[in-house]
Amino acid sequence: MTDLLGSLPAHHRRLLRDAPQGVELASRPMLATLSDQRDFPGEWLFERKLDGVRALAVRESGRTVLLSRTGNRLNDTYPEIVDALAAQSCTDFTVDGEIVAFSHGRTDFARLQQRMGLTRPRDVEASGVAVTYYLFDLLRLEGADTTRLPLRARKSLLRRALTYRAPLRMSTHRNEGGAELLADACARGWEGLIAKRAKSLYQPRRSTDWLKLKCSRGQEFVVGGFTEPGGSRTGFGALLLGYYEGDRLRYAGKVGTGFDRRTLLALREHLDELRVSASPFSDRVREAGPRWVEPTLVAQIAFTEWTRDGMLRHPRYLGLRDDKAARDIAREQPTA
DNA sequence: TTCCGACAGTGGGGTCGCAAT
DNA sequence: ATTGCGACCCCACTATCGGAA
Repeated sequence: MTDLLGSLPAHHRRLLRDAPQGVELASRPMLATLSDQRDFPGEWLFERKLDGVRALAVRESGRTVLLSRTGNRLNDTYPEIVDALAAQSCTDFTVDGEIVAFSHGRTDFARLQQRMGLTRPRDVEASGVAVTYYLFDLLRLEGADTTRLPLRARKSLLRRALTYRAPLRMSTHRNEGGAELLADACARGWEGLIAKRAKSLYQPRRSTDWLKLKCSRGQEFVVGGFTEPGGSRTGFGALLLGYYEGDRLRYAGKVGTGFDRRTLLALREHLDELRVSASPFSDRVREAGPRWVEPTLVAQIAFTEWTRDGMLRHPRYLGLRDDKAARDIAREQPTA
C-alpha cells in the first residue's frame, strides 16, 4: 500500500501527532455555526448540507465502530456501512461524515427516520431504507492524528485513503461561489450549504470555521392558541399556529422558540385578552391542556420545510405582523 | 473592558419500543 | 387497538458564566 503520510510535504508532516489509542479522538465531531454570511473573503470550501445523521467511523486494531454525534454506537443500525469500511485495504483511520437516505433523488430525513432506531438485523432489512455514508473529513490515518492538518490536506488524504463504492461516497465541494452556490442549492431544493475555511484545523466542537448556510422558508401564520409554560419558563410554552383553507383554519403545529423573556410575558398578556373557550382550528389538535384564542394575531415564522403530516419542521418565531389580516393567511406553495 | 464558546434549559417534528389503558 | 411516555435523531433560541482577547 502507498505511504500516504509519507507523501505529504514536510511542512504538513510536521503537523502530524501520534494518535491516541481507542476512540477518544473521535469523542465529538466538529460542528458548524448557523450564519447569514453571504460574502466569503479568503479561502473557503463549499459543501452540500446533507439532511441525515452525523456519524464518525473508527477502524483500528481489527475493529470498526460507527458513532453518533453523542457517542452512541450505530453498528447494528447501519451494518452495510460498517462492512464497507471494514473491507477497505486501509486498516487504520477515523473519518467523519453524514448518513443519508434518498428518495426521488433527494436526501430525505423522514425516510431515514424509519430506520434510525432499528438495531435488530431483520428489522433493518425489513425497513427497505437504503443509506449512503457521505465522507467529508479525516481525523486519523495510519496511527497519526491528522486533525492539525489544514482542511484541504485532510480531504486530499481522505480521497486517497479509501475506495468509494456504495454505500460509501466522498462528499464533493467547490472552491468558490458562495452566495451564487447557495442560491443554486436552494433552487434545487437542498437544505443548504456548509462553508468551511480551507486552512482550518479539525476542532471537536462548534466552530465559526464551519458555517451552516440554510435555505430557510418562512411565512405568516395565525395564532389560534398556546400552551402553558413548563419548568422555569415564563409567559407561555408555545404558540399554536394555523392558516386558512377556505373557511377552515388548518392546524400547522407549534412554535416554542425565538422569544426572549420580555416577549414571552408581553405576548402572554396579549393572548389572555383574546381567550376563547372553543378551538378555532378545524383539525383536531393533539395537545395536553391547550388554551384557545380568537384567531386574530398574525406571527411571522421561519421553518425548514413542511412535514408529510402538514406540520412545520424546525419552526422559530420571528415577530408579530400587524400589516396583514388573519383571514388572508393561507399556506404558501413552494415556488418550483 | 468586551467578546466568544460551552453549557443548561426551554421549545419544535418525527420515529421506535414499551407499558398502561 | 389506542394512548402516552421516554429515548433518540434532527433542530432554534435564550440566558448565563468564565476565560480569552
